[in-house]
Amino acid sequence: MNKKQILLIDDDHELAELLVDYLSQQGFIVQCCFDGQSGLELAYQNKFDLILLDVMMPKLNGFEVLKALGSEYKTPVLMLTAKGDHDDKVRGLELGADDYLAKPFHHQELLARIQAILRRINIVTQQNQQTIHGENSILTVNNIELNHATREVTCHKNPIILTGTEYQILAILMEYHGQIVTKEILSTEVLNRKLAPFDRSIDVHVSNIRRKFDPYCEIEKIKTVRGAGYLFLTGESS
Amino acid sequence: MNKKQILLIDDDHELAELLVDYLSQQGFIVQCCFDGQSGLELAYQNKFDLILLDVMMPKLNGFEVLKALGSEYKTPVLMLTAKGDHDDKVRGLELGADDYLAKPFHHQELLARIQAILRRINIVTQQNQQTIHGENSILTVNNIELNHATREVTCHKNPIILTGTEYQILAILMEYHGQIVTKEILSTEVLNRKLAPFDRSIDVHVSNIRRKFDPYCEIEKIKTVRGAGYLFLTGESS
DNA sequence: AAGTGAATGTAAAGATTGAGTAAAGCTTGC
DNA sequence: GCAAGCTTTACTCAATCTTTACATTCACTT
Repeated sequence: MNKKQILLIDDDHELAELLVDYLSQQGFIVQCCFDGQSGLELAYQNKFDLILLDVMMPKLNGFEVLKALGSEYKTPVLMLTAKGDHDDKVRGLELGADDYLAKPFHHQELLARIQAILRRINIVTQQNQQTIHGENSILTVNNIELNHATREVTCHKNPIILTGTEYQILAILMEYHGQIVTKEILSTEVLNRKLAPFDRSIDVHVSNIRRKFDPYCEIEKIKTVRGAGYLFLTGESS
Repeated sequence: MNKKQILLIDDDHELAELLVDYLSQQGFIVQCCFDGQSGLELAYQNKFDLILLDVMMPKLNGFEVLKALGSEYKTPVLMLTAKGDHDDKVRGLELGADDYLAKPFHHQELLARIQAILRRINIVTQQNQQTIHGENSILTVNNIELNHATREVTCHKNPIILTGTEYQILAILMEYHGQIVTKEILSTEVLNRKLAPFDRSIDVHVSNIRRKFDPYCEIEKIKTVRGAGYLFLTGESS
């Protein structure tokens, strides 16, 4: 899978630099600009997968950018703002933002939100494709094959028996192969609860998945990214 | 394909207006009303393909509307709510809602959910039409033969006597052979009601079907996929 | 290098849940 | 009323999920 491209629009040069570093390191391609006017121009290029948009900016502020992009604009937008103002949040969402994060935020939180949005969008487009192309129930990545219709799993053609939870976790990791998926997302999506401080369930499930695959593959398919989450390897020499 | 009709029940006029605009633009016919009482009346007209139902409302709130519609009511319902309350979600789903979305939500997300629900029911109804209008009234999968014209069933040529409900369940499983069929679908299609939390009818029917086939086949034809549903095996060496 | 603390791996115990099924209860058509 | 069939109840068991406990690894610090 290709790297996702992010457009960062924020007049705070210092923060921007930090974010570019961090997100690049997390596998994104980041382009940034420092005011709404040029942000808008870049946004119209339609080449980004996600836009991080600061509210307080010279020339055009974040809301104005959002409004200018209009409701037809497809690329998801995550608003950043200095205030934790609830009204601002509602206003942003009504104008078509996909999520909202108040400064100062933790970079992991940002990462989680970005992934949540990309994930959501992915689902939407997949659904559309499914609608158009009919049944597309088989997902294959790196010699592992999932059949959603039967919930069967094979590794190098060998059948593997997974539990429901294991299957769901693997499915998400494979859907986002090449991207880090946080435990928060796995917990919310699969276990239907927020990740609590000492909740080790996800770790245990991942451990069990790995053990079941172990006899059939030489190299690990699921990589741990300490402090960030898990990552299903694409299998190509990156 | 005809435009789908959506009934929106929400007392927030501003939001309602936005949604009507957006959904109309997306090709739906949207009718809206602003309280539970009138919503209920409109819902009884049975002309809608989907109902969007707000929880917090004057006169009758969303839960009360759901309860009033009852588990026999067929039109799918998507609940909207101000709170992201998990308990609310569970409660709504238990009362027969088909999905749940917390405000504020992004319009794309709403669209995705709506399409997901419509697609789900579409698959089912298409399948039924096949059953009814299908040219060849004999369906054979994995040595089990159904004759839709006479409703006779044989297993390895041995006649089996099934009740009406058993026959319908088996017919659906066989039509979908090689695919998991959820209990929700079986319940809606065969028993004409939404699956309630402790409803074991489907399980019992499946158990009875299996018992009747048991003397005539070595291996199970109907596989249980825990937490997901039942699966009629194709019979080929997978 | 060695030490430290936090994050992760994982076996095993404990708790929970889903499903199978016998049997009782209920409905419906005759 | 009765028989056939559907639903509910109740109990069981096994699958599976969570928690616990300890081992290990990793990123830093000293």
